[in-house]
Amino acid sequence: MEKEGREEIKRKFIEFLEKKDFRITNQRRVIIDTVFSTDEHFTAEQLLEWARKKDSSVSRATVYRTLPLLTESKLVHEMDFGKPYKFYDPNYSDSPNHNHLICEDCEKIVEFDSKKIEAIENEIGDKLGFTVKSQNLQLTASCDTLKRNGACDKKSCD
Amino acid sequence: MEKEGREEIKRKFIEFLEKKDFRITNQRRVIIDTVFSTDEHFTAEQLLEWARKKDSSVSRATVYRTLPLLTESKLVHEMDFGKPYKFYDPNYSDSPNHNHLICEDCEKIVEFDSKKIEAIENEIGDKLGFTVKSQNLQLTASCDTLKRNGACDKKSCD
DNA sequence: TCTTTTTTGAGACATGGTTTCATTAAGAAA
DNA sequence: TTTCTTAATGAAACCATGTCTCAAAAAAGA
Repeated sequence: MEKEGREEIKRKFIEFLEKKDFRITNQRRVIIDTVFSTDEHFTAEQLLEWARKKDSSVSRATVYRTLPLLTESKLVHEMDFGKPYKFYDPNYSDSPNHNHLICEDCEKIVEFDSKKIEAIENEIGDKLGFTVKSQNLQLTASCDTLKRNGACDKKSCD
Repeated sequence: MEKEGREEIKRKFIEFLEKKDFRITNQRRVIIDTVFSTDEHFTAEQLLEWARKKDSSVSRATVYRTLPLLTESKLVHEMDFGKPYKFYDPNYSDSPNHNHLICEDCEKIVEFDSKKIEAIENEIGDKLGFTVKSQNLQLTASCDTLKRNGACDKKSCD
């Protein structure tokens, strides 16, 4: 998939703010510029530090207030790896895959999607009396060299 | 699978401590008794509260020091649901089901099995060129519907 | 411009967890 | 049983991430 231009993504977020009648402030602009000028995953504290280099007036509170807007807009993805802080992925809009397969032999990590599994998850949730909001699936696997010749690179497996 | 007796599990943990030349103290005994006298998933703070009811001298530090021993011994499983605190499962040794649904409203945790999902996971593994060895699926959900019917109080969905 | 309302920064506060250190108590040895 | 050594302990300070409050600043509209 073609990578979306950064200006395009920023524009989308501005639109998101406008749609919600939120104001386009200088601080928010600095934070957006910072978020979408990196390809790396980052933490809230890192973002604060980077944003402050551009504009020292940006406060911790504003960063922590803006991050939920970014995740709500689906342009940034929040990730939890069991550490006491979260990671954010600014490239989320091109990869909506939440599922990971980790090979215990070669440590390769493959992301994948499965509409079928999602459907079953919703069924199970309903049966138990809940509405499923999000999911996190990790498979531990072993690579089979014979199979690997025909290994699938597609990110959607259905 | 037959559920292992609680005394048996406690004995295993004592053995684990002995093997590591750790002392069997009163506080550790109280904590073990508490952990293995519940079927529920619990947090560190809950465990502290429960243990203190049995012996008010048990300190937060000792609880937090004992939990890593319990998880290292594989008799208790640590789980991370993206909340700022962790959950612990005292029934880990007899339940091979690693699928959990956690309600973000009442924090109830439900374990479940799904042969269908397992089958799809294996299919996907094959397609990607791997053999799936184990899996870990976590659903975050909401019990809003139950609440609307007055069936679910905060902190307890039952 | 003036007015209204959102957003802001600073810092207090909350929470989950870790570390320090003087004291206590296991467990081994005598 | 008493003594000795050393691990384990409780209390409280501490830390890190994150949230909340509130007066002041700044956007957007009239």
